Amino acid sequence: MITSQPTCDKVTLVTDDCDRTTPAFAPHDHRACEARALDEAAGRLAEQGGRMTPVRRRTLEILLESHRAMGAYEVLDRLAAEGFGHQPPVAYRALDFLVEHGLAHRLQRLNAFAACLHPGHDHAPAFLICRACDKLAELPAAPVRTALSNLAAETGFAVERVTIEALGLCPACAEAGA
Amino acid sequence: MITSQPTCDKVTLVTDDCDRTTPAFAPHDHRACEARALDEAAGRLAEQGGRMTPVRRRTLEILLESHRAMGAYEVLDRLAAEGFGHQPPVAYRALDFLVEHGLAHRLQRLNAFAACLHPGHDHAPAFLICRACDKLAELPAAPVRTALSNLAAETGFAVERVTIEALGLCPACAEAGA
DNA sequence: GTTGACTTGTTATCATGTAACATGAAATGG
DNA sequence: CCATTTCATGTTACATGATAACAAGTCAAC
Repeated sequence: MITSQPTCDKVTLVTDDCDRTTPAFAPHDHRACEARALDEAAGRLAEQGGRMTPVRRRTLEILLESHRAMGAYEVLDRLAAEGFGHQPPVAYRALDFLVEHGLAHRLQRLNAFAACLHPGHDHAPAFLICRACDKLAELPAAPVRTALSNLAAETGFAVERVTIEALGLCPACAEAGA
Repeated sequence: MITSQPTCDKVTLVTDDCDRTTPAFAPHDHRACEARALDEAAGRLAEQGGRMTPVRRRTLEILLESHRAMGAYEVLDRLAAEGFGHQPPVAYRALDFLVEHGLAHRLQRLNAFAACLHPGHDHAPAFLICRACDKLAELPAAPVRTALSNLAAETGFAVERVTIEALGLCPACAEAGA
């Protein structure tokens, strides 16, 4: 079954889902990917008591349109073009809200934001950032984090939050570059 | 043997060195710590063909004065006060040079820079950042990095550079806070 | 239907980072 | 020793990222 996938240029073949074992770099049904994330987001907010308002929903949708990280001002431009406020706090507030509720991530390395692709379970993933195409994948990082916490504990340091971000080449770009 | 340690407020007891197994949080002879880093830096530059100019040396010294990360503009103020240029590129160029040559690190999470305390061997350490006192320690992260690279390899992603930064409480601040 | 909490919008400002160009010092090579 | 080239330093100007403080609108709850 083949369908067109206007928002995700890497998609050529439709697979059945976009689950934890399918990284963002692999071809997948990005529409389903988006829909699922939005769906899980709604569920998560219901639990936590957060309100999914128009700006916030639209912000999440904008992030979800690609597997990329976007700068706050890039998001702001999109929001402004659609009739929302034109000032930085509009974007930052929506983005911060999404991050706080686990629906988006902040990429320290890029000073940018990306939609979380599997909200619904509390996680602090590692990120793989392709330096050629800017695409982004989340990786379960629990083992890496505990390894680090153990090392740190030897020095008496109590780890609270860990940032793990890898820069490199995704399969497609590695092939293209070689 | 007790001596005064004007630049490192945590130091009360002088130990013989500041080696790989002594994290920045532990009391140590910070003067020796500085001297050794400067020394190793010179050696490393000789190998690589980089030139240690006045601005660069001074920038490194400024970073070395504390086990903290400093913002580029904070460094710039210090440089400007000492007769160097007053414009941002002065600081950024010196800092970028130091980072490129492995003499300093950039802390993504803080948008700040810190001197590398053990240059001379190529390393991409993990960082422990105390959220209370802002002090900073480097941790050998080879095992953590390889764990991540292996995970990433399963997706076909080729990791090139990894950022690992942990935010938390150092022993002293944990005790003080509790 | 008014209170109170929250959301959205604004203005203004600050912090961080870079592009582009001019000048000056140091190594290279005749 | 001087000319050439390369690299370093300095500048102006600007781009990007982020937040404080305040005004006005929305919405649920009582």
